[in-house]
Amino acid sequence: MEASSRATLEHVARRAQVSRQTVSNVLNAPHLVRPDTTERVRAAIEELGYRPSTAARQLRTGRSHVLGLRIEPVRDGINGAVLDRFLHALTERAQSHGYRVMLFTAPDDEREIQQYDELLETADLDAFVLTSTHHGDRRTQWLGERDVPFVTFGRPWDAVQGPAVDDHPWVDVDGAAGTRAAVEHLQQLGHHRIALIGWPDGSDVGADRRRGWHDALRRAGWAEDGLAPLEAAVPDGVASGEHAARLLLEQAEPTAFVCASDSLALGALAAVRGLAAPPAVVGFDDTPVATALGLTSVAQPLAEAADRALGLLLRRLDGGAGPVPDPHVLLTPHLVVRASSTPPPA
Amino acid sequence: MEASSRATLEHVARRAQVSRQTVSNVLNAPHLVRPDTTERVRAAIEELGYRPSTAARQLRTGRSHVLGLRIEPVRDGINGAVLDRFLHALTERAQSHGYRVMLFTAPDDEREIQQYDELLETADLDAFVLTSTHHGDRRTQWLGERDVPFVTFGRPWDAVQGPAVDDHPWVDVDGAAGTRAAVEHLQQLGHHRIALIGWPDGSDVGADRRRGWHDALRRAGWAEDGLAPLEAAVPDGVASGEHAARLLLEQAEPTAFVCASDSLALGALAAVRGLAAPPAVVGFDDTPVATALGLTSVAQPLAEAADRALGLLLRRLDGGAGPVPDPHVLLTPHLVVRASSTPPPA
DNA sequence: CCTCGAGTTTTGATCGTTCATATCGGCCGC
DNA sequence: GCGGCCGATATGAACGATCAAAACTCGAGG
Repeated sequence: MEASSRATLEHVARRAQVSRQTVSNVLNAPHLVRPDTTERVRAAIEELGYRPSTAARQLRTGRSHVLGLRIEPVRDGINGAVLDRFLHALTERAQSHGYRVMLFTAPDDEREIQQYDELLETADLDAFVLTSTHHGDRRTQWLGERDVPFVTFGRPWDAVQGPAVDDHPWVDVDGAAGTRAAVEHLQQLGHHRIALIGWPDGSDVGADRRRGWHDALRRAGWAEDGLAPLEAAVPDGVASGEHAARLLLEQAEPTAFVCASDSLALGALAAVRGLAAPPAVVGFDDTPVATALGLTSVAQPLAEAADRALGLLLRRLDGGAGPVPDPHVLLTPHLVVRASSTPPPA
Repeated sequence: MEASSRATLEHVARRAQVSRQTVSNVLNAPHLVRPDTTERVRAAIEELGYRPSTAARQLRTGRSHVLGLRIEPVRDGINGAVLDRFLHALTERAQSHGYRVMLFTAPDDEREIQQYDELLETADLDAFVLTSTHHGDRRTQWLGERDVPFVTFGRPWDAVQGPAVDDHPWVDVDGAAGTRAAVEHLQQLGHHRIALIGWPDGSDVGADRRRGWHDALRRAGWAEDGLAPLEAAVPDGVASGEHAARLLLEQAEPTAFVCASDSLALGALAAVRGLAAPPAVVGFDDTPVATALGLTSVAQPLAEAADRALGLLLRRLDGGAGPVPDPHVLLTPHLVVRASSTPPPA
């Protein structure tokens, strides 16, 4: 029943009494083949369990149907799960569209570019998915110059400069909308003094998340200088979050904390534990810790992000002729409310 | 300086005034080539920036230098980080040995086998790395029958049956040694009543981790029936961990908890918080939450596991002629001591 | 001087596909 | 009845590497 070695086009062709090319056409250009022939070929393919060799196809066409993704060294930890989920969704979606995801590592951007170069030359990767875009990112320019298809998960953060430099497809999650939703949720609960524990200047993502908090409070009538004492900017981490929370409590007596990450929120939780009227705490990224500890947190729609990112790539790769959708996708996160966002004391 | 299109063997050959085959030999069988020729060819390769095409090589040799790994849907969450770290280490090591890691997904084992089939036929993957081995695992048999190289991260858990059925290379972490170390650490602190929060029967990993606790206490002179009230078996999760801890506290007044996972440990931590003399808690897997919360936990040497797994594969793939090392590697985890393992009340 | 053989290099075929082009058979129009 | 065309299928070459075997080089040995 099963041939010992793999079936090839040639085998199928002989079985179906047609030529190689006709078999190939059945698979790649069915409209060129007469229905009854198609049927015969299909049957032969089925019987022989034929599967095309990607190596041969790639050699001829120059397309590998493989996407490259850099997997980063495990970061601080808590937030690592974000990329993990994105990766899974991406792999799944790609697979259902006939693409595979190939991993590589690089200690820094420069080395990552080296890997692009190597992967393109040796493995003919069709495209790349970049994560963790940042200020002054050289990778996008490199890929752009060489006309390599790619999407980034993350906006291009560089200030708009020159004529559409660095205009590439991207997908991102609207951080400001996330923190804004957090603030509004707290306001609805009756909170007024809502503090922010954010990251220091220099983080674009941090600035984005800060903006949502800032805007929501301004909209509620807070003056600029009333906001300052309600804000802390510290490096990511549980300990620094705890420290910041304590300081803010002394300084400004907030009744709630909005944090730029679950790590910081975790610290804040530790700081407020045991207080007579513990302030509410909201985190960001909805990591497993949040679930575990009942921390209200802003959840990124990672599966959708992966889906849209792939969509943008496929349009470029498989040349969808249809209406070109906006190549800049900004998704809105949603708040997952749990026990940590309590109403203020009456 | 740079050619517009990719350089091929032919180009290099012309530049170095030799034949294709000689260039190929310089790369794959240097001992066949005279030193001065080698030098000339090397220079040409350098100047043209030549990189061999993996597609062409694969077509001819049938080897892709790609390893397949199934990436699982995100589990409960907290413990997901374990595979994440393994994956990163594996990718890195593979890369440094000229291999790449390709991902795929599958909702269950049956579908995973289907993917093997497809990947082997279409993409000619060289080997697979399996994770989450379990009782009655059909995947290893399928691969074994077809003589496909693979390693598992996880022991074959099936009872030894028949003549060496299912004898394949594997790498695993000694869970019993981990819990044993946890118990001994607690004993050194002065604890005697050390409870276990484990998983229900049916989990091989769970049974393994239980064994370490059991052995250590038996060694310390506990009778079998004295052990029972000190043990709980509940599904993984923070809530069930908390519940189990409370029950055990009432039942047997332990002064310390050893847990089969960080999730359970997290629950235990919640249960003991606020007690006058809070029992010590030790988790398992040293996930980011443990770091964040100061939870003493058993850490798996994941980078080493990836390293050894790859080593076993490469021996099979690249046919190292050297001494065959034991194809069954059991690594010893180590305890990361943090604030949660306090001494018992005096 | 010729043969032999080890060491080195070259030549031709091949892996499994797709591209470009050729061929075949029938139908149309004049 | 014949050229032209179109739809369907077939043929040969090419992608870029490696394998198998031939061919060349050169010094040793008879």
